[in-house]
Amino acid sequence: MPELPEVETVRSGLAGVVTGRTVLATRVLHPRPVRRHLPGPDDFEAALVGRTFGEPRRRGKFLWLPLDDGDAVVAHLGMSGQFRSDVPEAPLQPNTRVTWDLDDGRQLRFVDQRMFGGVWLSPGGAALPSELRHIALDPFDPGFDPVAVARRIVRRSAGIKRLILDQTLVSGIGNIYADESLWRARIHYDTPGSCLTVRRTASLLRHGRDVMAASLVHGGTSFDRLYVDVNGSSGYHERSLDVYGREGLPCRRCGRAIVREAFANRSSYRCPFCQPPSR
DNA sequence: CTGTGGTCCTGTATGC
DNA sequence: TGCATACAGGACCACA
Repeated sequence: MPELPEVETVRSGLAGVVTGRTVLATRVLHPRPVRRHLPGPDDFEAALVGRTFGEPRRRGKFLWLPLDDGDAVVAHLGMSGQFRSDVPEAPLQPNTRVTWDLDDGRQLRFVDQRMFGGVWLSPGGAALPSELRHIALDPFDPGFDPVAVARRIVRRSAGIKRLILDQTLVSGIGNIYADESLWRARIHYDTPGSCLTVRRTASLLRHGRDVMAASLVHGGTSFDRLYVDVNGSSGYHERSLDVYGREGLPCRRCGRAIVREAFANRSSYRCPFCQPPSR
């Protein structure tokens, strides 16, 4: 579930935990979350000892923790990843996959039930890990240009939802905020990009930025800064979402029942009146 | 290059 | 009650 607002909440929480801290020891408890560390789990455990973290950074849904020698630890939360800070003596949370003992006596833990997420070392990745070069700027990036992205989108024939979920066009948007953005912009998810104007598409992207910014405010106030609820559809989302997960409930604009439809092995929610099929 | 659909994971919910 | 199946979905990859 974690999309840009949740990942940014984790990033800012991590900043207070790891910045300036030196690693004393790393433990890999399950090999899968370090699968993208090609030298293997043993190498990952040994590689970080004695190295110091800088301030965590983010692009889209990817995080990276710069190291003082120019390398970086890259992290992705996948569906269910969490970072937790605790004392080493505290019992491990279920599904704890990797731990780092830090030089202030705290222990950083990567917890991930479904293991779609992971962590790995990126040589020379402090400024921007090479593995993230194909990831586009996200709508919070000062360099993000909605019109430029819109121009690329309207040249494509795929459905608009698939396009805004394409992290090489715009990053940070996942299934929930895609539906929320499309609802705000009154666009059907399967409208071909080529059937949209640059103006309308740029507006959609600005809606995406706005809805994620509004969610980020909730994430920063009602949650522990290091805690992201695994049950993404519960908690504050129920109050703040307009369309996602609201099958059968009245559209907040027109009152018609929200419908849920299968889309690329997942669900899409839309208002049948505000977001009719194109053509 | 572009579009499409499959795959990886496990806990929870639902159905027979 | 118990077992099987569906579902959640971000990133990546194979294939046409």
